[in-house]
Amino acid sequence: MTREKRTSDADIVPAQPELEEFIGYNLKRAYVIVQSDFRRVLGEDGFSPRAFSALSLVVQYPNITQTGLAKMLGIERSGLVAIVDDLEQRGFVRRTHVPSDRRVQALLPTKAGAKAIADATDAVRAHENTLFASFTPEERSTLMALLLRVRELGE
Amino acid sequence: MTREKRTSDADIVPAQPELEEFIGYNLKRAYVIVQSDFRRVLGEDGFSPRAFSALSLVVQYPNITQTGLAKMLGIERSGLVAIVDDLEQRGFVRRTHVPSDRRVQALLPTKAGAKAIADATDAVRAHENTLFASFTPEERSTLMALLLRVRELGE
DNA sequence: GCAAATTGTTAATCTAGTAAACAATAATCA
DNA sequence: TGATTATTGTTTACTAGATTAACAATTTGC
Repeated sequence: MTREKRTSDADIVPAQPELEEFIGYNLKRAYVIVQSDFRRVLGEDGFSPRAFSALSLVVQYPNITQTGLAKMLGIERSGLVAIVDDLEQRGFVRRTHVPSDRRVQALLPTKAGAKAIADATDAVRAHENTLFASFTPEERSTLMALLLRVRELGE
Repeated sequence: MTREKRTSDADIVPAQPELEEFIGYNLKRAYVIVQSDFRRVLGEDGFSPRAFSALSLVVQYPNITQTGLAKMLGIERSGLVAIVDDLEQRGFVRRTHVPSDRRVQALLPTKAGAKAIADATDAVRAHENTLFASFTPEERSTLMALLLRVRELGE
């Protein structure tokens, strides 16, 4: 962050930049950067991060229920409805009734959905490889490991 | 994530859980956990993360302009107006005209604002110390350093 | 002095998410 | 069995956080 113009003599670098020392603040700023690059690369009627995550899990766990998917994504199941609606309208997933329990809607990827997520996954991998080009493999895996540790704090 | 009930035989652990391998996804999940703990601790008419960040910077950089603050926070200056409105209504900051440029509104913390952010900063520090109690000091500083590296990718 | 840029602001809009209620269905258990 | 309780997907209403485009007032750069 460069200092372009000093508006007054009170504009002085503080002894301890407290805000910058908080993990939460830096997590948010880091997340915004990665997410905006994701959108830039996948943008233009591509997948939003949450649609990508949802479809990815449906392909990985065919016949997952909406409640199960919501739990995996860490969101409310009411919030998942719109996501699945969108994926279904785009022909990427199908809601199917399961005979053993007529309440649930099991989710199945279509051929088109499997293809779309495979392509998008390649694109996301490329986006992360490019974005994190200045990171060594060790730095990346250290970051991943620490983020997983943070995620465990929420269980 | 425990597996409670298997709804069908197709519900099998996949060979490669692709979604989990993306930094962006794990960043987001980690951010949600830290942020929700922040709100839990600061909650009840306390500071939202963004109000906390804004006031913290106003105290650190008195006489900062709204445009300058928006840049530091990485948001649009139109979005900052509501944040500053709220802080001003709560008596934590004052907008002051600067004679040398009658367009700008320099921001100054009030006594109450300085006190409120000092108390809140203590609370946030306690929240992070408690939440990250299972992290060693080295792990915390490694995480911070890597998050700063990620932030640099956005410049 | 005039054109271009900057500042704070409003208004409209968007995304992502929550909470509460509901009907249909399933599970529990006396 | 039958009554109660719980679960599933869904709708509705709402909130937070953010963006873009426009605008008047003002300053800056020729």
